[in-house]
Amino acid sequence: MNTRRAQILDAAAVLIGRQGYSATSIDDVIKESRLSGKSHFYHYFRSKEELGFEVLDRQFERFAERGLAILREPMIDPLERLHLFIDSLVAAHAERGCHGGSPFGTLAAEMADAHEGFRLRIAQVFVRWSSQIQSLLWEARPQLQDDVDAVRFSRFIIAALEGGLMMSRVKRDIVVLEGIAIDLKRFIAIHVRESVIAPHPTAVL
Amino acid sequence: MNTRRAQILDAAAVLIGRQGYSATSIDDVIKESRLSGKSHFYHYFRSKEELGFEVLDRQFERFAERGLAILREPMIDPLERLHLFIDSLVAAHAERGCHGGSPFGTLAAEMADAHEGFRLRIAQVFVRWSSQIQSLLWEARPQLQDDVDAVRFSRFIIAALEGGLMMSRVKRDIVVLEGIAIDLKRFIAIHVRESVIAPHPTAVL
DNA sequence: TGCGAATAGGACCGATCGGTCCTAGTTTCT
DNA sequence: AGAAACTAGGACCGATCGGTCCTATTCGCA
Repeated sequence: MNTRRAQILDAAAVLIGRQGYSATSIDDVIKESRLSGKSHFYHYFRSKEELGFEVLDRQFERFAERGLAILREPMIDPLERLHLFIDSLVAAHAERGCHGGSPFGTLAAEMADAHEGFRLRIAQVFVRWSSQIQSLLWEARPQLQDDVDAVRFSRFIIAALEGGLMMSRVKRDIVVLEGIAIDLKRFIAIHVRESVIAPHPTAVL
Repeated sequence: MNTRRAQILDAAAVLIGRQGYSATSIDDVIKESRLSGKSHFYHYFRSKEELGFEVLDRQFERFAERGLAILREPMIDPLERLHLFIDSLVAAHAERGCHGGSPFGTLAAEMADAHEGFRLRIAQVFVRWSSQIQSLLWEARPQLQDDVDAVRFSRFIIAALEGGLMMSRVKRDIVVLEGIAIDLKRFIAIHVRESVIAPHPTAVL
């Protein structure tokens, strides 16, 4: 909506993603947003907490639009979409030079035990992310074995990716995350019905 | 070695695990360690950074002694040991009431992009953890398929566990981590040779 | 007995933090 | 034209941070 507000949120998102929430001061945000002073900032936000919450909301919105959107692509085979989604996360992390990791995982580690408001919001993020994968799995159920637990399965995918992002960040080596992606695809493959031919790239239409 | 030093390190480990490194002040550590004042603290440590490094070292030593030790148990089948190790992590997290997550993952998320010294030390932690699993896989190689990539495989196990700890912490629900453990064991199982009978609990001797 | 380490406790430092308050000029919309 | 919102910029507040310095007392050990 408001241009200035969005500008502040974007700058704060970058800083929080890079330094964490606590380590990012209001003055940092003001400097990065090229605001005139504190009163200018507090004209748009009531507190640092409010800023943090809105940054988190915005981060997930962006992720839902740009990242999770792949999972909903109607013209691509569901399991192929899942592979593409994983690849897109790897590519994004490589583009960032293995810096920053997942904004949700990073914030979770920092705030989960310190701030209940953030904890609940981050939990919601994972619920929504998980349910997106569950929808995809439901769509792909003809190809999948009957005993697939969609809730557990989707959580496992997210956990492996989040853990992979963290380790790849610590090692500053994209190969780590690429390896996670390979094994994750293997894991997905074992849940595919043997009678069904393994999905091929663009095997639709 | 020194009792007082160890006392400080233990107190700091608890606080850092609960609040993070930056959010834990020297005064917090002093209070928790029942020291008399700052000069008392600085009698044992040159700086907060030195304290942080030693806490991390100590955390890994403890983890190696109490956690990773399971991976080296000579009387138990290797793959069975891996299952026991996973179960022990789940049990430990449940005992903590899903608080704190992994001390390494938490510290990694906080410090990886902010403090190179911590980043390198945490990277070393994962290298050592990973190589412990690799040794186990090497030991279990008669039971495993030939194409198993031990490095990638061990990283995947750690990533899934770290991600699972984080998600379980955010949700405050041990079921999340238990689900990860189930799927992780499945993942391990698919790398076992078909000709070999699936390892049974205490199937040795 | 004596010496150094350990304990005790407080004053103090510069820097930074989130946040408030105040004044004043400039847009923007009705 | 006038009100309301936006921009600008600075002073200031109490609290907290990591860290230094100083003075005493107590303890373990050679």
